[in-house]
Amino acid sequence: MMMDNKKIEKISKALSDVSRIAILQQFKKKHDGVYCAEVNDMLDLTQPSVSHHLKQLVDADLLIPEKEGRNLKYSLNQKVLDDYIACLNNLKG
Amino acid sequence: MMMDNKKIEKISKALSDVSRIAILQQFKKKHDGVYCAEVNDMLDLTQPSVSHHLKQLVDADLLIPEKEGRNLKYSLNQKVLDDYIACLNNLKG
DNA sequence: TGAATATATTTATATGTTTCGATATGTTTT
DNA sequence: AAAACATATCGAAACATATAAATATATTCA
Repeated sequence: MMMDNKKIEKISKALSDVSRIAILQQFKKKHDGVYCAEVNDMLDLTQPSVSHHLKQLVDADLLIPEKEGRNLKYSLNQKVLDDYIACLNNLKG
Repeated sequence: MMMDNKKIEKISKALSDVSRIAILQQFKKKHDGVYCAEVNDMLDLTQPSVSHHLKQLVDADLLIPEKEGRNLKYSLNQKVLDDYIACLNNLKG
């Protein structure tokens, strides 16, 4: 599913922040989704900052948001991550 | 060769620009290295801008520079790219 | 309906990035 | 040594991003 360079740029930008990388790493363990509040607890940032970071990840399609009542649950978009990885692999000869 | 998050951030940042992505894509064809001048010809940017982009890629260890007389030849650092890809794969469950 | 909770948006500020023109450094050729 | 060439650095303008404080929106619960 060859992405164009603008899309690769956008995903790379989403990945180019230690807070956002840390957010994504949370999904390794919690396999059935991570709640917004969990991310808040985990990072030493104000709530608006966390909201901003989550937005970047959602805008890059790396996270899929899902409303559950008044909470918001995110899950990792494996497909987009795989496509991105495929593009990187494709750089090699 | 697990990289730390700061390193992942740095590589991601290097990848988060369409010009730099285009530079890297040149290596798919020219397998034995790309000259600085070739990159200059390829991009519609001034020489200082191109130099800046190449520096970002070298600083992130994605490109390895090699002097050849008054020319500079770059080659792709496959190992670093592989390690980066491995980190991304590791995000998945 | 009103209070409490969860998340997003707005506004302001600080910091970082991209780009270019000018200039500097280093290398080869004559 | 001087000219020509290749690449890097500097300085500044334009633009983008990160963060926080304050505020807004939405949802649940009493």
